Amino acid sequence: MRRPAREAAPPLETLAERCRAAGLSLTPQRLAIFQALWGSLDHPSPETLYARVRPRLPSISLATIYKTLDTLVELGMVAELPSTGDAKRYDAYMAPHHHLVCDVCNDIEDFVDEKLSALRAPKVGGFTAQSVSVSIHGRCRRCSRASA
Amino acid sequence: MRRPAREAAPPLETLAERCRAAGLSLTPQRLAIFQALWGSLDHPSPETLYARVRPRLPSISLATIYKTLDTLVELGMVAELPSTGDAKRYDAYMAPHHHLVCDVCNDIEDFVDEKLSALRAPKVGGFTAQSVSVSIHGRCRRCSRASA
DNA sequence: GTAACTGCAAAAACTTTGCTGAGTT
DNA sequence: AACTCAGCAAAGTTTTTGCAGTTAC
Repeated sequence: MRRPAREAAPPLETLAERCRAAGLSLTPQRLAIFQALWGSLDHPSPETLYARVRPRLPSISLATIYKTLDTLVELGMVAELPSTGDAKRYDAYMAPHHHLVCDVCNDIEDFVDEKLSALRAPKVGGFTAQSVSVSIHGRCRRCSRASA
Repeated sequence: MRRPAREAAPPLETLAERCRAAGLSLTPQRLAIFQALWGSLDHPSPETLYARVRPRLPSISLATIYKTLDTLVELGMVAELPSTGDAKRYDAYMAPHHHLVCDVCNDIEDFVDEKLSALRAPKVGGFTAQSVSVSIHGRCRRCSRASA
């Protein structure tokens, strides 16, 4: 099951709490970037996020996007995804879930599956496992159609 | 089970065949880079690979490392791994397997597990699944020890 | 009012490209 | 001899950093 768009309001109270706890201000930029990321289903790069936030905050700079993403990662509100292309990719959806990765256009979609979520990390000597993440590679709907 | 170091000789005949089939020369650089990657268990970045190949080919350039990695990926001899961090990461081990990712030092180790390899992609509307890859995140032996 | 933050510009890090002489077949 | 290739240097991207004025609390 794909994650439904905006299944819930973004956890803004959590963001506010964590900022406060860390002695950080809750600036309009942080708010806007977090909300834009929460509202995106495609796990945007910093550049893409910049484009999406600009209409709301026209004077924002790309450097702020980068710094803010680092901050949000440190606050545990956002995750950097492993990816192959040229730019970093981010996800604001922190509940356990997996990913559908399109090998053609590099799009990444969230994906929830109970069986996969039930996977436990096998024991491996020396390595301390914390989480298991599954990526399903293939072609997204659009690229499947395009190549047919 | 971790992949044993150098469990087999690097598939050099395959490399030679594929080069020939594609009309490419089997140059000393391509050979050295492929062998260095095969012999590495840590999925090095281009820069790291550069350092490892230099003793053997002191005049090689970083640009050649990049170009050759692209070529090897096109030949299907090497894969670019999804990763966080600043540089690309490569793997010469093409048999199906999974990865142990250290969230502290970003090291990536190969990992073979029959149960995980038996995983089949669940059906998802529109998405054409091709393969399933599992990453186990946590702390590698060294970083586990360091933080204890 | 104080500490933290943004935006700018410059720099650093990473990767790609164009060219020329050298190597492969 | 024809074609491909490596190495160099320059350019292109992506990301980080330092600083001065501004904003959040």
